[in-house]
Amino acid sequence: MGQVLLKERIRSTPASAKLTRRIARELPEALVPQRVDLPLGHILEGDCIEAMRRLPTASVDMVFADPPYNLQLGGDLARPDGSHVDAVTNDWDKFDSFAAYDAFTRAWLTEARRVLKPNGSLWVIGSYHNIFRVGAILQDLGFWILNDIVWRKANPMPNFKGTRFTNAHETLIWASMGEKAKYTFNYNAMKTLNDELQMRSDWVLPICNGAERLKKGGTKVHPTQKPEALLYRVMLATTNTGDVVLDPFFGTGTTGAVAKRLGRNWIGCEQQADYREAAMERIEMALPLDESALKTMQSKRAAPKVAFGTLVETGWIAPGTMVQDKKGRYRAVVRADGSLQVDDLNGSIHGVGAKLQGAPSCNGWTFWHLQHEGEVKPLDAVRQLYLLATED
Amino acid sequence: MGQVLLKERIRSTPASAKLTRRIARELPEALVPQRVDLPLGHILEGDCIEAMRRLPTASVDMVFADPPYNLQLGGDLARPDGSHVDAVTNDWDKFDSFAAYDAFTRAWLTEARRVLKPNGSLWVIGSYHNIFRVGAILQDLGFWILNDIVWRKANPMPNFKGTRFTNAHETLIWASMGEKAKYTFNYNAMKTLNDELQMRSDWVLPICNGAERLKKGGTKVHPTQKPEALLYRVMLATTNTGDVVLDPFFGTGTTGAVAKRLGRNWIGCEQQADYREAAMERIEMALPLDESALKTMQSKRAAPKVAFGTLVETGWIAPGTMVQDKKGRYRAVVRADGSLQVDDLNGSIHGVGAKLQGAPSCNGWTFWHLQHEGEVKPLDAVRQLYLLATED
DNA sequence: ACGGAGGCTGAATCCCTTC
DNA sequence: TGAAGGGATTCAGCCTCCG
Repeated sequence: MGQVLLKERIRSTPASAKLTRRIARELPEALVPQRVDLPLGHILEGDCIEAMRRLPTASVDMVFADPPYNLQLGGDLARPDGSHVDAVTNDWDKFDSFAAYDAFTRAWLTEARRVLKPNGSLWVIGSYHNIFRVGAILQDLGFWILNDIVWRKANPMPNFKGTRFTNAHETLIWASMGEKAKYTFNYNAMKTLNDELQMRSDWVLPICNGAERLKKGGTKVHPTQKPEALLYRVMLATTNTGDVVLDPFFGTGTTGAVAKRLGRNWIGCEQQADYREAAMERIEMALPLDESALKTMQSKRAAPKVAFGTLVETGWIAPGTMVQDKKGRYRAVVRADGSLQVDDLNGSIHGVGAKLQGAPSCNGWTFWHLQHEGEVKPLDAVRQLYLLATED
Repeated sequence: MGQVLLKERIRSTPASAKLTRRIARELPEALVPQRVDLPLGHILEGDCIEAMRRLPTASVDMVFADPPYNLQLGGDLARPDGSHVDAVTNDWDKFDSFAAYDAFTRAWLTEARRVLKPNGSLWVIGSYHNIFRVGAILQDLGFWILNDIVWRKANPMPNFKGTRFTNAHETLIWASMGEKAKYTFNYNAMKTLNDELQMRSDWVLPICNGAERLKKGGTKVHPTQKPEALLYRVMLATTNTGDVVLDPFFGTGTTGAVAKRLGRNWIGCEQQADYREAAMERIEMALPLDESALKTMQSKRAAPKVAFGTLVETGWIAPGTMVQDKKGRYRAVVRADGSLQVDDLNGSIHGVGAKLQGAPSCNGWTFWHLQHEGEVKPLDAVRQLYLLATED
């Protein structure tokens, strides 16, 4: 039912229909296994380093790896409403030291490198806890970084205590086997996916929740399940149909599910039996690609919102500038952080506007005005100019 | 002058009087060694590692560093001992150049760490060429990463050959001196700057061009001049007015220009004379903001505290008043000493709230509510009224 | 059936001062 | 120096429930 509703909601565009047709045309070849001695469509049990050792050298086209992040979390964390945050406390994410994590990283990357074809490529995802170590080590091993990609989360968890910036992204590294190595990059597919503009190194995608999130008895099966849209883009961009994709940290099989849907072959490694079971079941259920899924991964929720503060930072409105309402009844000074000050009252353009009028809310963009060359213009006019000047 | 203002802002209470005495006792030591021998507003010539060695230990509040991005751009990289690293293409030499870059990075980060105060913080900006090495090394040196920040460029250079994703971002690392170290974060200023939403780890800002870009004879003075908006956000977020900001790779002085505007002190290091000249000229032109514009939204943690008992003592809330949580599940009576009573349970507004909910902690100010003229208002609303009425 | 209110949750290195 | 305790702190999306 979810499928039907989704389909109905999504409109067919020429671009996505074209892409769907092309993928469908190419699918049949993909089904013919290329190498009889590869465990295609299987999840290898046990430690991924040991498991990869059983695979032949230079046999896979892409490795996608979502290794433990080594989060090093402290005590419990509660939301402002008192509820408990369900943290990643699994043993598989615990390491004694940076040195131990580095040794582990070097070991699995070394095997991944051996197993990759000369023209294959590597993807790794991580956060600031681990990604710098992973990046440095893979460079040391001879991989050549092609891009670092930022997954900007449309709906990240907030910073509940107000102690840092909201950790709103994760980083992926895409690397070839060496400086001179060839690699696959489907430039036009990416351009199509991005409304005929070059695909950039920052991708806005929602986190994995709702129906896509695997659950058992109401609780999530895996604490860090990745969204399929992320893997879609990765595979569509840097593999061809029929390619072999290896995921050494298979988890609940997002890589396998997307590979199946896109006509790629897959191999997984996973230690935990419950993850393996959930993954196999899920992959069996996975449907071939339809247009709705494609549309989902095109999600462009990065509305070009501009905060008033950005205009202050970028010099479009200087701190110290006087602003007023249209009739000049109220006047306020813009401060360095984009707040407004009127006597003892201060706050955002919206909050101060509301308080002065005694209203529950106020649109500061249209309420406050600037005097400019004899004219009185709403702040919104400045925002429009800024957007025009900085549009992609 | 800052001193006087500070004094005026602080109200005299027994607690603050005690604090004032303690500060007065500690001031002489604090003032003497640190400020007078710092070359504030100067650009130190020569190699930044040598230059930093001339600065006293634990003397600056922030280091902002925009180090050379890397190797493959050419032979302008020097080893820590000053010897020159040749541009190379062979595999073994590649390792050699990564090692040289690492040694250079370790050397300047070590000096930066020595010069930073225990509660200071470090910012480094880089791209995928160097940032993974920098990040791993600063972790090894004991810095504690607080956030990685993505500067998402609103108007990046396209990838002309269509061989990779458009490289549309750069990465900044923000780190404290250690896991337990304190640091400055102006949470409310950032939240205000971002239209009342928490500031996220992905910042959308335009690249530096137009009038801001320094040019001489029609060509840009520096190849990688950073936009002032970027430094503006960095400094507003993680320093206070009067702080000392050190930039070991000063270039054409974006850090200095923004520091001057925002009322921060600055020190730069720069090898090239033409950059130094352009920077000094530029900084002289920069206009400092006046004091009213410099004010930013204060955190509530720094606000004057009001004990609940004070509201009872002063008659704002009468002993015997019934309070309740928002939904009326819990009810309690206010006693004459400012404690709450529910059956056998009594204690502070926070403690009773926590115990009733079985929670580890509770903010009584927002948990407990009063019925007043048909409306249900949190105790915090009364506190706000009290503060307004008793303000200087 | 539809809309709004309210609940739940997500790779998180998540307080600070005083005694 | 560790324990105690005051009190500061959240955004988007999807779900269920109810009118």
